[in-house]
Amino acid sequence: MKIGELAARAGLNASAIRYYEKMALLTAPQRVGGQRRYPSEALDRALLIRFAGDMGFTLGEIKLFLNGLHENTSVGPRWKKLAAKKIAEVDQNIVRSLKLKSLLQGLLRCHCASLQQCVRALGLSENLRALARRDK
Amino acid sequence: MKIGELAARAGLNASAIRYYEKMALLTAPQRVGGQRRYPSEALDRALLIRFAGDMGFTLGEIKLFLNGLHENTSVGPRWKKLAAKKIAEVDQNIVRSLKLKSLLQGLLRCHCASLQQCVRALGLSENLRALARRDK
DNA sequence: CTAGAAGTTAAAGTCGGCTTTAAGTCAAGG
DNA sequence: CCTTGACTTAAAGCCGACTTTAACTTCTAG
Repeated sequence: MKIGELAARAGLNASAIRYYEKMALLTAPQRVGGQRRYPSEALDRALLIRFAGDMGFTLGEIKLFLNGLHENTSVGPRWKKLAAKKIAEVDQNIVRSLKLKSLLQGLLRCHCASLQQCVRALGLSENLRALARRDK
Repeated sequence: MKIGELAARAGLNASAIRYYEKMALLTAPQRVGGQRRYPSEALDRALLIRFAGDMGFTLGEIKLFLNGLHENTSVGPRWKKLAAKKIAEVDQNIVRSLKLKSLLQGLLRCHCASLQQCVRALGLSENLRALARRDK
């Protein structure tokens, strides 16, 4: 598979793929006349990178993950720790998404004339304070 | 309230608050001797901005939302459309988060030696393809 | 054989969302 | 008064994640 096909199939830009290679997220593939030729597994990897990226992982995190997966001693404890941490983050995010959703629905149902009124009517101040992230 | 206090209470940096003002997310407050003095409502607004930002809204989106809320004719149809769209996005995100979670859990439970094996064992290729975003 | 599509590189550019810097002004306590 | 810390501005800087550019080279269909 040439880079254009891989890019199209992964929903990425060829330049992004070259960039991932430079950033060591994808290993440099075989070349034919200077051009990259990818084995089909590269597509899975590219899709994984794309999905993780869409989900807000940084390239650094994705790299750690994929490198962990490539230790051929099977998935090790370091990787497991990382994954567990990420699962916790994802859970947090789901909780926050649900709150955001109900906040939006509350605002939709609310017939207040101004933000201040809504805030009071829905008790948003406290909610918002509770939602503040301690991390980051 | 001076800018430092607002910043601290909202969990933001004073420079971020000035930036939001420049970007028209916060209205320029009263000044006393050239210094900004905020009414308490500004805190709700700042918290809202922060939360929305944390949730991945762009400043542009947040601006639209807040401006919509400030039409003093109550929340109008344009705003409702925006909110409905955003709720749909949030739902999508929840779905994707759940998939990500089960993907991670699958990888945690899987004792494969390599990514390729995991991909086959867990049928990830199809999953990943299904997860591709059409938008963006 | 040749046109044009697709590939190559290194380096520079872009965008969002702030932060930092520089060079001041203002306010509150001792 | 004077110091010290919080405030002011405009402009520049930064980071991540790419994209674009420029100047080629290589592949492929006709």
